[in-house]
Amino acid sequence: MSPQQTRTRATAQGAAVRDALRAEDGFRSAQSVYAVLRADGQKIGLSTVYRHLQAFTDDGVVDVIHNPDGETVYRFCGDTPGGHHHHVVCRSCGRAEEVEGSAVERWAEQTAAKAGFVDVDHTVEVFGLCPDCA
Amino acid sequence: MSPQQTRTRATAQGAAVRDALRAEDGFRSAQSVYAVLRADGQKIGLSTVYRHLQAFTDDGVVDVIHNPDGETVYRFCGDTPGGHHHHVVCRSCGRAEEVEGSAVERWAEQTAAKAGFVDVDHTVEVFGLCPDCA
DNA sequence: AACGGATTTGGGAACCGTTCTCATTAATGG
DNA sequence: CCATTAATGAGAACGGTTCCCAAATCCGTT
Repeated sequence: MSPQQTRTRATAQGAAVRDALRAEDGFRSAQSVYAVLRADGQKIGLSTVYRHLQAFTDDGVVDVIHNPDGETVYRFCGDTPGGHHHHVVCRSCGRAEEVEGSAVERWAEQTAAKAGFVDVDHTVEVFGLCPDCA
Repeated sequence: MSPQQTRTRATAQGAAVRDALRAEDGFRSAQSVYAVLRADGQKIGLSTVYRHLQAFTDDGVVDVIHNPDGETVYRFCGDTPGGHHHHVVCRSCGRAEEVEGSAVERWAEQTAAKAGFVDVDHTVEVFGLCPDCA
């Protein structure tokens, strides 16, 4: 199979974005990643952060979801490359844990098929308060 | 508990917004509702549309989701008041059908509990192409 | 019917996150 | 070391949503 090509080649900024995201175990907004990098003394532009975030998303290295407030948030998920999965996300600190969801996958498939829908995709995210934030 | 009170009293504009939404069987954006009303000759402001959409949402008469593009879209769901449910949404025309999801509810509950999360909420939406759009 | 207080309305400004533009800078390889 | 190409980042542009506030409307009371 033709491997999905990275849109940007490995650069210092790209690595910085990836590392910043990898350092967190939760979903972060682009702005927040940018803020962290700048606070860290890194020289990087907001556009670049968005660019790499997009590229990583295209590569499947980063997961994207929209939290209940509609914000776009990203998370490093390179550990389970390609593997489709879902999360339990803390709505307070953003921390997230991957969860197994094959049952949900099947349910989504069947449900959509029953309604006659094709080319199906789905969004399944569970939000709550993690033990620490509760 | 104190019942969630409607934020606005029944007004002509409120009714117009509700009717516009009820007339559609899919999720629509605030802007789109506004456009339809204006095209219909109605005198109404964008702010007012947003206001009523919010009020209806608070009252549970309208469902809100963020589609994969991050847009906020609303749907009239007064038919199943209070009843928590999910949808199969056409990503092309916005048409949506309610689906039964008690299995998913249980899965979400259990999954969150297993991770030690509390005050759990979840997002489950299935997107695809409806028979007509396929 | 007329008045007065409270509520709703809506136009426009403000806001915020994201995307776009493009001149500058850095990397590549010949 | 030069030339070509890709990446960068500052700021402008954009689109959706919220905020602000003066004008309009509604409602209970005389």
